[in-house]
Amino acid sequence: MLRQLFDTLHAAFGDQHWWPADTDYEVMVGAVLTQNTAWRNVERAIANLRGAGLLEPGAIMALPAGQLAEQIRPAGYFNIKARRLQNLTAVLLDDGGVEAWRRWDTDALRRRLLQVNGVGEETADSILLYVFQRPVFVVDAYTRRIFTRLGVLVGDESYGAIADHFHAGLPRDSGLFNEYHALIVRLGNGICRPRPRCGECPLHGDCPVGRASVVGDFAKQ
DNA sequence: ACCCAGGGTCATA
DNA sequence: TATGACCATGGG
Repeated sequence: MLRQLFDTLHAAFGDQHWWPADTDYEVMVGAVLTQNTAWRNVERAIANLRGAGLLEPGAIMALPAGQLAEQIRPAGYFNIKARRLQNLTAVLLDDGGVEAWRRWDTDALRRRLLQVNGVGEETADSILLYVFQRPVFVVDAYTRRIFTRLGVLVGDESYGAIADHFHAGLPRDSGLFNEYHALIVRLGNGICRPRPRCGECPLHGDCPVGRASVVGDFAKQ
């Protein structure tokens, strides 16, 4: 089932080439900025940072939080996210940078990331998968919503329970997890609203379209 | 004028 | 442990 949906999505949408960023540090910055935020707005914030020469750890730490907040304003929650970026970057530099983290084992690094105020499970796992190529499945709101509407999940499972479901049902392959999460986001970006209006969403539980074909039908469009 | 977005923290019970 | 409030911009 999990593999079959992946194959359908991949055949329809192709490689997503995630994470969309030029450097490892830019992935981390994007992972924080995209928290509950449309990627379009994150792109603007990152463009500001790039223009100001702020896409590297030292520069982020050297800037007062208030000025950093102004640069990332388009991404929303800018005061909180400015602090979160500095919290994460401070720990990164304290541990010796990306190349030092690359040598950490996955569980230790995950715990370390979760110690950072502003880094929760999804943000930590996004960094583990897309910076360090660790085989952890990233669970986001789309994942929960789509698989609940497909009848695979009930909807109230914990983050870890959902992640474990994917870990158990798929080969533990970081390349597969990378592509799968990207495809889920691609699918979710199209259709899967929290409160779809009747008939609007092919994955909605009340949709007259049969469940077995909904994903395939949608993926063809 | 709503609803929504690639979450997370904190106060409260 | 489990809810709810809060954070905030920009597009549909």
